[in-house]
Amino acid sequence: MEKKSVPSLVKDQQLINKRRQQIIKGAVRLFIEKGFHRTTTREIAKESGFSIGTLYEYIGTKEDVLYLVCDAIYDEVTERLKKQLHTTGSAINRLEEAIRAYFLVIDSMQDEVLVMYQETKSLPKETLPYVLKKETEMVAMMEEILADCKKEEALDLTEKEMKLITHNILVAGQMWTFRRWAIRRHFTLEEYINLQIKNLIHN
Amino acid sequence: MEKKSVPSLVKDQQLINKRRQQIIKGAVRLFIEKGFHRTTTREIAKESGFSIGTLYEYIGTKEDVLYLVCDAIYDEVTERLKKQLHTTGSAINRLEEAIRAYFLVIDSMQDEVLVMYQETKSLPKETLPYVLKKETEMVAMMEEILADCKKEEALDLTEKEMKLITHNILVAGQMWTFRRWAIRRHFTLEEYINLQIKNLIHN
Amino acid sequence: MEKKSVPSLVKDQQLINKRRQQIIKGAVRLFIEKGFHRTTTREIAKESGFSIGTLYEYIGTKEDVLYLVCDAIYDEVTERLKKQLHTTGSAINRLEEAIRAYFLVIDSMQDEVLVMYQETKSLPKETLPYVLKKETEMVAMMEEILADCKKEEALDLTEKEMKLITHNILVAGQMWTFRRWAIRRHFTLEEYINLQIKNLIHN
Amino acid sequence: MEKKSVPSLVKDQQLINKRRQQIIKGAVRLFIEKGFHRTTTREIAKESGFSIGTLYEYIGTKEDVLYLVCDAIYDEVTERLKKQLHTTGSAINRLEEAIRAYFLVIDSMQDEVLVMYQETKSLPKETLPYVLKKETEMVAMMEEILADCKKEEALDLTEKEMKLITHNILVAGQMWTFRRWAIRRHFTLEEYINLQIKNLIHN
DNA sequence: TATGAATGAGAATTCATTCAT
DNA sequence: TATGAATGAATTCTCATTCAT
Repeated sequence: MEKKSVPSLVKDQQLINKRRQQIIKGAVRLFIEKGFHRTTTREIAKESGFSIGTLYEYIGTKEDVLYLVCDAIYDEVTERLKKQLHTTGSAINRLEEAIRAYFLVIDSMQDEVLVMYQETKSLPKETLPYVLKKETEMVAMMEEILADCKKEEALDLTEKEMKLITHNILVAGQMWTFRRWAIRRHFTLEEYINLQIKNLIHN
Repeated sequence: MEKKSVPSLVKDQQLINKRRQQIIKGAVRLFIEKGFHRTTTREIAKESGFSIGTLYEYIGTKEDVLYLVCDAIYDEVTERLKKQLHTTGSAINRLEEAIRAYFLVIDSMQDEVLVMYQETKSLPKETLPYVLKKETEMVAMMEEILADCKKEEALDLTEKEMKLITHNILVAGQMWTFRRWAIRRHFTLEEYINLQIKNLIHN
Repeated sequence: MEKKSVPSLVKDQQLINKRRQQIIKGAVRLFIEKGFHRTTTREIAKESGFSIGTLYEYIGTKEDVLYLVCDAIYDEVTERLKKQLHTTGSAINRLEEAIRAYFLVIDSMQDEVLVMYQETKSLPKETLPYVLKKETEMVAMMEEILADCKKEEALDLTEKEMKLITHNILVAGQMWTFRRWAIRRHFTLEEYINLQIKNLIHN
Repeated sequence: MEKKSVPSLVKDQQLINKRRQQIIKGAVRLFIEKGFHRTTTREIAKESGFSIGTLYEYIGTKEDVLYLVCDAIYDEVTERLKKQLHTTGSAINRLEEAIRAYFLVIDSMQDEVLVMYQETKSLPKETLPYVLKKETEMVAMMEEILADCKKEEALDLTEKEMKLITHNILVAGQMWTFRRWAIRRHFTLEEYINLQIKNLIHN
């Protein structure tokens, strides 16, 4: 049970997937522009390229759209990140590259990531765990590499420190989106990445 | 131009202040519980202890309530923090105590702080600058102490590093609220504070 | 029972008169600008120079204000007209002068007259007769002069024709206000008066 | 640019027309009874035979209803009048018949016409010109026949006199509605028509 | 499956009126 | 008498959701 199942009146699973891709794409654009609450289902349907009736063939409630969106963004971030992860080299190098890759992915999807973080609180209660689980998976991914660093004695950290640094890494990535109004006045992405890496692990 | 003025039909400024305190108190409770968009003006009025008509004697729009709330929370955080700041002792000690004080304040107002960060995006466009300005002031407060550390040669940081660390400090505080679902499984507040201080500046 | 009595909580009749003059003056300005329905009692109070509470010391309902206004305007029109009426000379000359005087009075109070005619329908049911009575009095005034013309054999009219012409005269005056958007493109007041007199009685 | 377009969420133009007819019919009845301002949108919806939500599928604002109503009434008056206009015979005969026809149409639609004249001032600013234009067209229709009378030397009038008489004719028609409280005590419709015709043009 | 018209509960806001001071 | 804060019914308008075609 990886995903929460969103109800659909349609049988053809392929069609469902296709339509939901359309929905997600349309909705993300709108949520970025005006937020979840200020976006109407009519707008979502229109932006997705079909009628309001059709929209409701593929979702049960408006909140389902939000879940689909958050879920999809998480998937994409994780997916892209995984593709960038090195599997060879020293752990410390792999960590650095992982952080860099993560920040780059975040930057390339900044609007989406921002939406995801800002609207998480509006998710239907039952779906929240599914989304948090994805976060937890990302935490685990990073933590694993950190653990390798420890094993290779590149870093000397307690378990707790490892946990904390992992969260700090993830938050540092998110910061790049939700504090951009302040941060980008002072740093380019490259500068930001390099300085954060230095601060996070090289000290 | 410290504050955005919120329109009121009532003349007695003392009464305005008193009623707005009631509004803020009631609204915060509701926003914590269900968020800004899911809270109705009628609920705010009721929770504040008066009728819907009276509510609108003290605000112009529902969004004004959000501004009042965010503004008040920022004020209180800053206010409380200022009271805790030491003015004597080595800069590095003052920094550490400032961070600790900041985290403690955040913790004692976690729900309020969470609301503030989550709903900022719903603020009326014209008021956003007023709220961001407060953030900027907090950044400045921290930065000043960091600058002292540099002057006293307790920390060897470039300007950019100082900027970044300042933001990291503030975000680390906020993290304690918006990632509590993950963090508190692993750390007590004390542990969290100590580890973050260590990571942020002692390395 | 010349006037409908409007309820007041105040005893001093002199004060009542004074305050009501203020109310009428303020309200007329507002009704001209935005109409009765779009004017609030608060605005009326403010424009009259006192508080909403005080306003309600001198009227019972918002509609009372409309009655006071319509009544006052009628009074003024009649009053001014009466002052201009000649009592000597041939009836036909007196008629012509009466019409001229009437049109001039209307022109000098065009906004007020327009308000009166446009808002009459919003008058409280019980007061409508009082206002219509004033109209009827004006009709009577004109009719009397017309009757004199007949007696002096300057005009050869049946009773019905006399009635009709009287109404036509009054309406021709009102027309100058409610059709000004069309009429004033083509006529100056003088032209209008002269042509209407010619059409109304010299044929 | 014959008509101001009123926004609708519905696509089927036929349906829009049908529903708007329902709206107009329902609204006219209510406006006659209680005026525009005292009629609520819910009442309009109910009287039209559908829900408040459906009403707003076919209009944007309450004021749009007023525009639809005024526009429709004007259309019907003009339409009916045109059907009655003779195209043969002497100009003076055609004029007389036009006036008669106009008065008869007005009489048969007296409530509607009254509403139209009384509520015109509440029309949204942008739509006023559209409605006045219709008035102007009616003026033009009458003026043309009067011009024919002049050409045929049945009437000896200056340009200005023609203009004025045209307006007098139209106003005499409206009078029949807005002064009915006074006029009908004295005249039957037939009497009124005949006397006005005599006064307006046979002198 | 797709469509889009219909629905109506619910939301924000207004404003005439009251009443304690 | 004068004030103005308090009230809450009433109003316009929105929008998620349904359902007949």
